[in-house]
Amino acid sequence: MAHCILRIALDTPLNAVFDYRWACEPGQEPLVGQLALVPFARREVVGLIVAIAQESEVAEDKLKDALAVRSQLAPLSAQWLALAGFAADYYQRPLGEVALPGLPKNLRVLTTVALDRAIKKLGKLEAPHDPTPAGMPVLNPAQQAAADCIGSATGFQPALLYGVTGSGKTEVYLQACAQVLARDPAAQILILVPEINLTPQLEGNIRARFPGLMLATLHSSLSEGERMLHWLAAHEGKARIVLGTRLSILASLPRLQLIVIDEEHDPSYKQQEGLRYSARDLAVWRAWQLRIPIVLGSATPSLESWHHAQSGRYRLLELRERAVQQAVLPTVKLIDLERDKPRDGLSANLLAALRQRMARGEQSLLFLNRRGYAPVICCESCGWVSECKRCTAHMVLHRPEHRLRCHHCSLELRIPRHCPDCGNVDLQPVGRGTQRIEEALQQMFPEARILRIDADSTRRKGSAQQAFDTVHRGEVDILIGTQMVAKGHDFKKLTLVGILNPDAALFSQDYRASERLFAQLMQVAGRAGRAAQKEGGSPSEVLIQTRYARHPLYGAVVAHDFDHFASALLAERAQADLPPYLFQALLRAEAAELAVALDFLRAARACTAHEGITVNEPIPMSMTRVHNVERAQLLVESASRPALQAFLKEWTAALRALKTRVKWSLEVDPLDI
DNA sequence: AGCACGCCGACT
DNA sequence: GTCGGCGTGCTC
Repeated sequence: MAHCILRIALDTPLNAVFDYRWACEPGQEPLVGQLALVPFARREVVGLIVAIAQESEVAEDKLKDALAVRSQLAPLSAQWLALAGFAADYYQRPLGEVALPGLPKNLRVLTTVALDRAIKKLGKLEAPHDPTPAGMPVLNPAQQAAADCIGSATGFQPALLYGVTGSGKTEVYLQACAQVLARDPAAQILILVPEINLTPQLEGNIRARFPGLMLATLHSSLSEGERMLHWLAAHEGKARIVLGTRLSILASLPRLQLIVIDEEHDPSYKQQEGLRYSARDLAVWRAWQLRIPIVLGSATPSLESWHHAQSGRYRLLELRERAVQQAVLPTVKLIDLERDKPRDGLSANLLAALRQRMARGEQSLLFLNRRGYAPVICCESCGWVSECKRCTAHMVLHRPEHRLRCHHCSLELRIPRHCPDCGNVDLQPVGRGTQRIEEALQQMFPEARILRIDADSTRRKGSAQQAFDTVHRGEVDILIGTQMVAKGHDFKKLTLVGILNPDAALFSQDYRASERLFAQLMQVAGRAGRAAQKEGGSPSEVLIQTRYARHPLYGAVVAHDFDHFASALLAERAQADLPPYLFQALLRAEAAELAVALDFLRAARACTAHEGITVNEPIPMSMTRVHNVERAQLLVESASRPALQAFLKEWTAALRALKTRVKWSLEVDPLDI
């Protein structure tokens, strides 16, 4: 029988595609974009057909036969392959490592039973195709203008939708979707959100608005069966709206006509392990490739996007007022800790405000981005501190659990009774975490119903949701929380937000820290209820405890003035030659010995030179050791993205040729340096 | 990255 | 005597 050659990308770090023989008559060849099961070394894996050929360069005796082609699945489109190809090139990874992990696991196993089952199930499902929206509320003029601008855009047209919390961004997205769907009844829309659990309302809103369309969600807490089904629904064009987290940027959407990225500044759009891609950046590329509109929404846009909006590359759409009722922005006030000396971390002003809320039967939220009881314990007589023996970090005191815990390697110890160095029994907790604040508050307000929500209090599955429900039912007076409470939830009875210890970020080495802090403060402030004000109550209040009350960042938060703050930051970035005026990549190395990692980076630095590229000195990472692994890094910079890209391509090839035993990885556009 | 082969230490 | 530690070699 005649045969052809299948050129197949596999999920392996080897930077190559692999040729396989496949018996078939001419004209009956499989299609590019189909999946195939092939033998690879001593195992069998599923790969992606990227080309069909008649001949192979590979020696005849090395060629193996492909075992099966997954012909029941329609091939991935050329556009999807181009997207994966772009991501692979841009992030300097083999195509297979980008394309395959984005597919449902059930597509990549030896058997096809799960795939067949999903196809059958979906085939029986009558997909509704009525794009008529239900219950469209009337928009204010700014919202309407924004929705029209997005909805009527043709071709590649990125828009930055800039609007404070409560300004009605969601409604703009939904009405823009309606317009796109009205124009093309078969259109698909991709809506990206940072974390789906935090926006359960959005899913409900979309379903309610488009009752005649299938919505598919794609996120990490789906079961494999659900993921397969939802992915397939998108791939077949049956799911018309796909709502998902960053991984869904690689979903197959043959009729994609609009991309929405909500909270575009959110760091969780950046994958932080493996292939470190930015879903937001890939989304913009995908929109460009397909010549479709994309909208990036935020109350505190990333400086990258803000910069594009200022330069005219993105269209700036502004929502200046809160659209919800007659609601006003919360009043933000600073509490100067130099004047109002805190007791147990809580200033008199904040305590008074808490008391007032208690008296009125309203809820308060205290935000402290530090879990545990105290970040470290120390010996008062010899200066010993609780350090992790595996990491360059302190062991955090978790008092209720009677443990010292490393938050980086999860090493746990019992709390020592006395100092391991000098025997002194007076070991003092230093600093404050959520547990300690909870304890202090319980003593000061014995009658208050206090609830702490952090990663420790919500370990059990479903307990976070339970905790949030308790708050929503009004069974909590004071809520203490970390990051976890900062996003998504709109607490109706909450009228006070206290922010306990934000100063550290002001003086961080990380130049992005202030950008993130601003976004976080605005986001937490947005948790304060909008309902209480309707009844003529006083507006919600945000109190920020700080030792640097005159810092311009806080001034901007008080004034709700992102524009000027962002412009000032951009000016600083331009002056200091930092992103978005400069493009970066980071080479990281890990080894048992720090010197080995640094030696590798020095060798990497020596192995090539390029004009217009700055390759900095290797340095140990700020947290040098994690779980007994020493880490170092090397920063590469260029004023030109194409120049950097060209350099990286050559450089990674040279690094692979070094055949080092050091574990290394390259990150393009790193967020944390 | 897997995965198997291969060659040296502490256990029933 | 074996179970298993991880070095290293290979992947069309």
